[in-house]
Amino acid sequence: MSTDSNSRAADAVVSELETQIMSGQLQNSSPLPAERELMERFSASRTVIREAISSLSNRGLLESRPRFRPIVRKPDYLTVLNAAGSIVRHLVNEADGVKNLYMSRVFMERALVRQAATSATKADIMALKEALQANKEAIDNSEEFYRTDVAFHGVLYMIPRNPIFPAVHQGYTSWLAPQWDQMLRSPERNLVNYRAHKRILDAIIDRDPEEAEEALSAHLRAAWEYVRVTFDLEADND
Amino acid sequence: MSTDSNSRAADAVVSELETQIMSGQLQNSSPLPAERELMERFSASRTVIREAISSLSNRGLLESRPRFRPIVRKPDYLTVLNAAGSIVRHLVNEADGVKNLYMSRVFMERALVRQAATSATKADIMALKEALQANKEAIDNSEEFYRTDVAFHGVLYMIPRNPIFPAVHQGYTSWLAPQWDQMLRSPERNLVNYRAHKRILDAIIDRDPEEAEEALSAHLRAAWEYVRVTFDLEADND
DNA sequence: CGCTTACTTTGGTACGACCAAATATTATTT
DNA sequence: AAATAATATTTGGTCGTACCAAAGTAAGCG
Repeated sequence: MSTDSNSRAADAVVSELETQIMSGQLQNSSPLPAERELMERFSASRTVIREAISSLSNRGLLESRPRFRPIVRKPDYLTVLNAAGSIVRHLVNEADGVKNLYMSRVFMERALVRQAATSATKADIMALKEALQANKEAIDNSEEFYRTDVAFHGVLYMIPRNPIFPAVHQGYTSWLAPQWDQMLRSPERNLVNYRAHKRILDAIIDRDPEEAEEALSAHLRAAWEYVRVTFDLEADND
Repeated sequence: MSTDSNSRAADAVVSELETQIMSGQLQNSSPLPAERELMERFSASRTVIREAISSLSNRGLLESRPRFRPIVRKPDYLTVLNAAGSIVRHLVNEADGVKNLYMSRVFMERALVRQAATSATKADIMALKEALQANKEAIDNSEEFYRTDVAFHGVLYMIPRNPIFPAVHQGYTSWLAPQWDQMLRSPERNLVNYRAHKRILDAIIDRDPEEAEEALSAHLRAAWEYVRVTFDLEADND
């Protein structure tokens, strides 16, 4: 590879591999060719190849465990959120980090339930009902309740049928999980949350956006209050 | 650095540097120490140091131009979106990529104007008025109009006072820019858009969320129709 | 004091070597 | 013949050295 002053040799390799991954020429889930072979193919030194691999890996186009062949990963919206995750995890530890993230989630979900109330299909509502039912049945099992709780909210993100949304949900879930995990859980809490979910669903079924938004709002606000107390944060004045 | 089977030596360097950046020990905007010095400090080979730098750079904690010392960048929400950008740019080129991204923006902004209508402060409304005014004055200058257009929408993202939102706006702007740039612009179009903006602001001033959302919705839907025709996409059936 | 010039530092790339873990191959056992 | 163990080979991770060209710095000059 030539020494081109203001670009690295690795860049060329990166963009070539990038293209091949996106075009499917390098099949998703299949291992990348050996470094020493890529050397020949690109007539570049191992240094350069390895740098390229590192770059692709950091951006989520390759999934590499030490000592294993990197696996080709054709990126989707989840990959994006994933790549962002490493930084977000830092940011939530900064002042107001959790709060900002959580409040953006509230904002998002308020819009989601409103949307659901006006345009959920029968199938959507069925999915919500099922999620709620599973939620109900897990009231005595906090571990399981958490899962079904997440799943219930997850259905809301699926209603607009935009693949970006479920990815965002996944983002919220994994980024806020560290906080959530430290929260004490109990069947009593679960019951409260279940009822909140039910109220939301009822409003959606009634095609009442205002009530749905209010229900969601109250639900998440209460949950936040819970977080706030647990972590002894200053009161929020929004 | 020891050879630890299932972790790379670079990882240790990365997380150490990461900590130092987040803690401010490595000052933001200042250059990273020379690679050869880091070698000593971490008693690692240059290979490892460079790999660490590459990793941090890819994730936005360092900003490195070839042949220059990497600059320390304490990440913020913009950094996150930026890191995600490289992948998003690929995704928008996939089937429905632009549409999904754009529709999520519409969704977002519908919620934003609604929020604005119910809780914008006097200062917020003032800011919107100023943005609208600038918008108006730029009707004959498509270049400038575009800027003020973005700025007007940008004010909406600032109203919730959550630093995540402006970052998202920045994301939408830069990711959708490639499409936007190819759009033909004209004073006539600009006038239409200005009026749409005015209608939105009026609704916000009137504290009418429904009307605000509808106005925004109509505005962006019309813009989408414009994009659709330009790029000859199939009609959307949402 | 500003500007050109020579010197030093530093990032980018290439090679070659070695290790240990992963993988493929062959031999051995049941 | 299938399962298993021993062996050979490949491959990723790390190190060290070397060289170049551009960036940064100091010296010298007008």
